[in-house]
Amino acid sequence: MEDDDFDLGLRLRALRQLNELSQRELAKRAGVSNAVISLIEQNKSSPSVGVLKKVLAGIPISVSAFFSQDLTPRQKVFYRAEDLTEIGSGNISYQQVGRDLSDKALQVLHERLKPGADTGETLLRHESEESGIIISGEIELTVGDQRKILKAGDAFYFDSRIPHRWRNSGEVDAVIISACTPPTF
Amino acid sequence: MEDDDFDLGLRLRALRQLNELSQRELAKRAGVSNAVISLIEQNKSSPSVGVLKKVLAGIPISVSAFFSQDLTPRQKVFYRAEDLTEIGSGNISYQQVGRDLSDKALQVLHERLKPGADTGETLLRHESEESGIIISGEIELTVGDQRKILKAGDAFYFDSRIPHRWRNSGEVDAVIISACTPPTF
DNA sequence: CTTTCATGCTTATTATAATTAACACTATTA
DNA sequence: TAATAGTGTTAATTATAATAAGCATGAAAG
Repeated sequence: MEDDDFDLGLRLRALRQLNELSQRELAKRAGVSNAVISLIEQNKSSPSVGVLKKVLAGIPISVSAFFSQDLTPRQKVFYRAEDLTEIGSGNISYQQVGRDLSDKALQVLHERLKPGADTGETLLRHESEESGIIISGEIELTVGDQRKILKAGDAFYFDSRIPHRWRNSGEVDAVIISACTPPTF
Repeated sequence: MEDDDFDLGLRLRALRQLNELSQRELAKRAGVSNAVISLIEQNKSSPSVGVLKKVLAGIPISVSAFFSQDLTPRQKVFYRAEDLTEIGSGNISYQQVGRDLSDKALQVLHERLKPGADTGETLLRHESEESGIIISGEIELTVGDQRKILKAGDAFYFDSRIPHRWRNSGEVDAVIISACTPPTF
């Protein structure tokens, strides 16, 4: 969380290249001159937060996310799974990773909702947390007294004990990848 | 974006007063002139991040904490695409849902690997499980003595204590949504 | 080979932020 | 009644960042 070793120029450059943008392309999106990007990346100038905001909006990334150098040490590992198991019905498809989750600590789902599809009010009483990312389409998610429409790339994280529901508020199929833990059924 | 309504001046003033510092006292500690504090708090000037760093060091608070609007007593549920925390570098992008996972039981990531991107051999000794789904592109996974190429729609589930690695074996970017539990390191 | 385009970098000028030194206000104190 | 020390604000100057234009390199095309 400390910023002493925070190299702003390096971080901006990494983010820009990660998003496959040239200095000029980013500058154009951000509405600044290309020299600004060059100078900032070389740490030859310290941008005002106003300008930094504009630049980051062109990537896009928020200022707070930019400074969150959360180097959460991440486990870099993957393994092959079984075919996805269809556990849904009607106009909502739930494709689950893995067949028998009884001894597992994680449930990952590939969900597809047809337009208008609704989960209905759900009250879960087990201790678990749920998170996911919208792949395509549009989802209206209600958690407790909070409600928001999420689109492709947006995400969510909540405690499953809070009453929640979601529905496809768009005109096309909505696709979500979600995860929850533990998969106690 | 969460920063659209971010009032930098207001936030600085609130933090300064919370710490019972006068503009002059804070300026002295920060090594800047007192007028700077006044102008920033009135949003009459947009400080460079260099100056902002110095000012915040006088409170003291880190830049990342300053921009993290975690004042919200309310649990954060919705994350916009640009608010996902980028924790990657180089040719692998990891966008994490949520910033501080220290009290959470789930880590969900939106990953993007450039062609040829490779994690290298990793040996992890944590008791955790990981799962995910390939959204697009092609991934070659190696786990123990098994190896397989996964394409869009394929998925995986494994015990992360097994040595493993993965790389983008295709010609285009590969996108994965993955989850692992717990994020306690 | 030359031409064209895109890339990142550099320089001179312009715009903006930071400093210095004042101002106005309040509360305390002689 | 000043006189003093604290506060936040402001104006003029200086320092710095942002712009516009051009330079240099490298890749692809003619």
